[in-house]
Amino acid sequence: MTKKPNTKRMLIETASRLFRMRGYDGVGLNDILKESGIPKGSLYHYFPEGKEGLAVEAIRHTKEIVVGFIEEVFERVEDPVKAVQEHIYKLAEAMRDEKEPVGFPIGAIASEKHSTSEPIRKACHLAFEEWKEMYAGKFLKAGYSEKQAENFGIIILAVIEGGILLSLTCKSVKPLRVIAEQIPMLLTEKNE
Amino acid sequence: MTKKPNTKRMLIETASRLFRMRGYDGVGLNDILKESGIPKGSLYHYFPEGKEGLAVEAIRHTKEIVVGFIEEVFERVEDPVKAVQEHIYKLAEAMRDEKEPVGFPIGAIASEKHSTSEPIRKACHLAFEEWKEMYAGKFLKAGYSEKQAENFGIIILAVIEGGILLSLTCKSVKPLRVIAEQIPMLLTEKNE
DNA sequence: CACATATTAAACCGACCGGTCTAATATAAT
DNA sequence: ATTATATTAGACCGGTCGGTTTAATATGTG
Repeated sequence: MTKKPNTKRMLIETASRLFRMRGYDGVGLNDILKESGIPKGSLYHYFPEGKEGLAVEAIRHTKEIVVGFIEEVFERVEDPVKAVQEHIYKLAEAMRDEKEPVGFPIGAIASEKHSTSEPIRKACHLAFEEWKEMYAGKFLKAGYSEKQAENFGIIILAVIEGGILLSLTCKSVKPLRVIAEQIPMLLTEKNE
Repeated sequence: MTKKPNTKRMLIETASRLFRMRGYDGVGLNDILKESGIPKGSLYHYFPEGKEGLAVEAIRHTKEIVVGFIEEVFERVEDPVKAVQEHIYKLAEAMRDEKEPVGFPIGAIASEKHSTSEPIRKACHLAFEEWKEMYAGKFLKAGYSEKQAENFGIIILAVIEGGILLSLTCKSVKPLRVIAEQIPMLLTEKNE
């Protein structure tokens, strides 16, 4: 009971990959089906709510991938500023290599569907919240005030999402690299 | 010769508004036509390249709107940090009021189409470049080094684009407001 | 006026969309 | 073996998509 639905997993993984590359409307059900070699009947067996339901689970899956990506660095690097910086450098690297597609992980879907599908909007919101809390938590644990940690979480998330968008649009990871490079300057409370 | 094509303008303005609200695939030609009351024949008369050509001009139009939005503040506020801060506050206000739709001005289209339409990708890239140069120019004129001004331009643009995306996704302008509030801290070169 | 051109009008097209349906088939429990 | 159930298979549906076509109609110019 607990082990088999390989088909469902494959569907979610394929959808996750395609959605973060081409957004929601940019990916047809048939694209997902063809790429995964799964028949349409199976899709509607596992996802009676169709494309929207699949998308919601794909978003959750993408969220988890990113969570793991953040965790790996945060466990390795103690200083929160350095950890965030390394995280962004690693992101830039991943986008350059393209060994596996990064895309605009949640952003593409969020920007398309936030106003037309509540389930999808909520799923994206949840992902953003979780990532933000991870960033904030890192600063909190390092002794920053709750307020400051929360603010940093928002700023880091925003600058990363914006940086990915810029990098995709100009077909260069330079924006992300500049952002990573400037992180220590950005995340320093000034003392006048 | 120079005055009449009201129809073309109307098409561009309507497309600009709809695209920044719902992205590219989220808006059908028929939506634009119905909303502007213009027949399909006219669209293909003015835009023989169809939807893609119209989108490119709509992006240019959106770009110009934002340019004016930035200029207004930058002419009024001399200090670059304060000017950027006020710019973001104004943006948050505009999104809250919704007296006229803001959406995710270029981001929605860019994130959807960057990988599938070169003309659109280039148009978005151009818009981002121009905005970035405006930000950088403000700091350059205030005496910042060329390098620092350029870096600030990228960061400001990224944090704004990211902030808009977050605000749309959580249906609250709080992220943008936090970002605005933190701008002076972000854009201060630290002295250890 | 005649004539060329710019613009409007909408019926129409094939392609593809997400979604449904029914039947066949594999799998598991009894 | 006999059920019951989970899964596969893909033909099929109505609707909408962007785009094309052809004819009518303004509009401007000599």
